[in-house]
Amino acid sequence: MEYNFLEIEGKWQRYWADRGTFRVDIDAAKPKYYVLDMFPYPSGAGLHVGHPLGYIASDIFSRYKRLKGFNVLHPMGYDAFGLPAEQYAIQTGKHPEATTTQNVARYREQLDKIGFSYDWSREVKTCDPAYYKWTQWAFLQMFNHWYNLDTQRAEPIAELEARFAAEGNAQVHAACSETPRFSAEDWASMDEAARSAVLMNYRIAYQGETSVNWCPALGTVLANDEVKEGISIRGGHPVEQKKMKQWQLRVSAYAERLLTDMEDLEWTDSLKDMQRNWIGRSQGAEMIFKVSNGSEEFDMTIFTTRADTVFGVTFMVLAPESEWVEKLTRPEKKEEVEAYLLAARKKTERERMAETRKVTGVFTGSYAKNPFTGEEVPVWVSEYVLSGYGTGAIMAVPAHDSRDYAFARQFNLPIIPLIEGADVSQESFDAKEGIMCNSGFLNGMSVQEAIPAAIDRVEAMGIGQRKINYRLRDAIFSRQRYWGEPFPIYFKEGIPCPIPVEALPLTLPEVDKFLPTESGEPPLGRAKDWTYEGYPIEKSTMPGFAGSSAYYLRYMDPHNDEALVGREANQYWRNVDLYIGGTEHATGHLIYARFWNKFLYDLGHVCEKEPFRKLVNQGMIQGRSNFVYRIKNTNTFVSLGLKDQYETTEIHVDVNLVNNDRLDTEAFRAWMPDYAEAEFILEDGEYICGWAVEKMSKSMFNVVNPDRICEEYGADTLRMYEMFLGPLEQSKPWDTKGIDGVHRFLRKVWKLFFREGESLIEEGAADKKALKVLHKLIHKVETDIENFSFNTSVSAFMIAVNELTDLQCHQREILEPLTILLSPFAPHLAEELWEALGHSESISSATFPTYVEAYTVEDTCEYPVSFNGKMRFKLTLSKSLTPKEVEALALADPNCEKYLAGAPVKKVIVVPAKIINIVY
RNA sequence: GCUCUGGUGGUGGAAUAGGUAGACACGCAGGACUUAAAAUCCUGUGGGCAGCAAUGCCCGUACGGGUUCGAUUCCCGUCCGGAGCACCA
Repeated sequence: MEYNFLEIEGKWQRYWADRGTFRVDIDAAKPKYYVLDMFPYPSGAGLHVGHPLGYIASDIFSRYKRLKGFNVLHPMGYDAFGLPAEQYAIQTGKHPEATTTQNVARYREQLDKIGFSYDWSREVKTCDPAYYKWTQWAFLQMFNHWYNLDTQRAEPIAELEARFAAEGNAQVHAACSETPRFSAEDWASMDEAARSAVLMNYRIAYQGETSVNWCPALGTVLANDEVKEGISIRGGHPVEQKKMKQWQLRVSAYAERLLTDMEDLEWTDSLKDMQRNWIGRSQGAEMIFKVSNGSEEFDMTIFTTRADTVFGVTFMVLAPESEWVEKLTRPEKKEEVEAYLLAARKKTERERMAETRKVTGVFTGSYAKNPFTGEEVPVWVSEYVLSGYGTGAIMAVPAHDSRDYAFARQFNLPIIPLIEGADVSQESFDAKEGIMCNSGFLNGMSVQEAIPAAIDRVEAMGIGQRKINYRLRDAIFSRQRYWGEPFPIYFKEGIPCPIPVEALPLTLPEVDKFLPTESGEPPLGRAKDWTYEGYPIEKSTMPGFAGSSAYYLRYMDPHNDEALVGREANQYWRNVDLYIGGTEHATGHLIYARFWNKFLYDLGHVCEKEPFRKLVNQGMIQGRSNFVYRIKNTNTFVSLGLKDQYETTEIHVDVNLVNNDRLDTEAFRAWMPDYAEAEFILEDGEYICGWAVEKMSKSMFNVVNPDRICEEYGADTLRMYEMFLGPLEQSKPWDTKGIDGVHRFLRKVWKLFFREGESLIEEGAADKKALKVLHKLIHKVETDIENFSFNTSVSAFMIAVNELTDLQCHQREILEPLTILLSPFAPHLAEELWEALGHSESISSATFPTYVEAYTVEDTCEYPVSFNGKMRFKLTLSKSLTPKEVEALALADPNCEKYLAGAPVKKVIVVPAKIINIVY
């Protein structure tokens, strides 16, 4: 009987499913451990061999933790709302739900083949009404709360209303959109619509006019993290800026907490860095400049981090979208300015980026007064100032800011250096170092002293104060699409009102087509009777990140109909101990989920401040593409080594037609009709293909399907090989040819247990050498798993099994712990061997073996001896010797005499148990 | 431009509180078994030089310096790759 992996794997997968081996429940007697994978979007293409990498790692860790006595929550589900299913629906008319259901089934089938230890009874799908009920519920909570800066938490909007009625809004410190001041009397005199408009400025989920990323091809707005280089991430369509009224989440209110709470998380520095970067905290000051357009004078506020450079302000710049532009444009400049604004508006985000280096701008004709010097400086308008950051207006200090410098050079504006010795003839001096000059009362101070001193003066003069700005913007939360969660909001005489929680879920209606309506409304505009109590319901849907922001909470208590997560379940499972997924979510999902969690924490619905304690980012598995070389204008293909003799075109060839870079020429001819008559120029009788590492994708014909690997080699081989490929965090190419080594290893394990169908398992005491091999392995595997160094673990297994094979070791005393060690990696094989060892329970209820150091310590140790740092010979001596004794024995060794050859010895260095270095 | 990463054989990668670089695996070469192939097993495999040989010597962890008896590992500089942010005042 050979190692029949197909039979074994089928058998144990059925066993696990039938017995519900991996179902977990709250068990107060055991410590909990929550291992989570980032759930997949079930795409039509199915899984390729790169997708399960993280899942395998998390599964190994889950199984390991179970063996260590933890009650492990390890669930899986699907991020099932999203654009691809909808785009497909537009093309084919097939309902996204049907497509999604089909894809989910396919994913499940593929996942099951790999033998994961998920508790499938906890599966969630974000498009399931029973699930998105809680997404809608969370939205309503955000709608009904505001962020109080005094208490630094979300509080009920009803309390805010009471405060408005009692005292107006002057004393309310909230994270809010700009709202004019009003008194209690003003509030009393407002009608319902006016009050609603005011409250909207305070809600955490609010509707507001803002500049958004509009994607005409997709017909929807997108969040910042869904756009990259002016192109939509899904679909790759151009994106432009447009002012629109949209639902938004006030994520910016949580900026500081998102930043500080990150400190205690076990995330990689680079990921924390990305989040810090995205949040973009910057400390500075707001400062008022008096500006005049000749007829009227205004107070204009700007933000700066370099208050120390006020003496070098030689002009001011407004963002084209700034409301100040209109106020400050002089009649004689009107035409010029408007032409500039029009040109700026017409540009897409992408064009703006392409022109980053081009300096453009226009003078408004107005002047601002420097509050420190009283000097008048011109006010310009330029694209390089962003409307969304700070106040959309800046003071320009060309000597010490490279962007201002470029602008000043372009338009011949003066440049005044403020730091001693700074040469600004060629470029600006941006560094925050040096001694101030030309700066009145700041002269002689270092920059570090001058910044606070300048702000102190600004505050004393009553023209500004310290201010912290964040780059993090509020998340745009509505999408003009069909396949997403409907908003539980209806409009009563135009006033947005929440649909009561009892009426949730508000299920997605049927539509005849998945396209916008003729009048340009989102697809939900097509739904018949899309109303609540006769009033129209919001027609946008929620974005992809809505459903993925709290799914880890739902897994704790997936069938609870009363709450997103019940108190008991939440108190027990608390938060995710280990989260595995890709870095691509660093600035999207991982920010939103943290925000969502913090909001629910403020409301007392969850007991932990942070959702994900430890985070591991698995690398991408890239494809390894193969190429053939066609001689130009022929149907003849030349082998890699000879291609330079011809003029050739490189063509991707399906990696499944290639074995070890040798092309199966017959299969190639059969592959596509174009190649049926192909001729080949071979070398050594073979066609050698070129290769390159690229993204795994259909168009490059380098996709390897895990199903195929499972059929040919088995899931256990796949699991171990994926781990063996290299460090988990690192990106690396998939190359099927290396898989044999791992497969051979598993067969060797099999051979320790069976020969020709007969069990080899022996009772009785094992050899000392075998015990040493085993205990070294226990130690190595344990530390490796704890450090997520799975690749070196696999190597350690290989070495150990080779040694045990050489020792002809078949004792239960060795084989039993070995099987347990192996079970997280190759669970099917381990179960089979465990059964052969006479156990009737699943190996997942076994206990991880304990490492006994005594079995592995050596009583001797090697002392390499070096002369002047050069290693010459080794001594094997007792471990218990003192450095002095080792030194004496080393000098007495005949080799030493030989090498020293009478040279005078200056000193002998003994590094404990390692090297003796003799200097002469 | 800024931030973060990384650079080791033909390939994937081992080894860093500084201590025999290249574990393990793939590939390749040779051998055993076989009528043959597959499978399996064994041996060799960084480069160079010397030797019939066992073996010995030299060079090697992107490049150039530094610290050290000793550097793939620590420090400084340069080059190249990958990721993220990108006019954030």
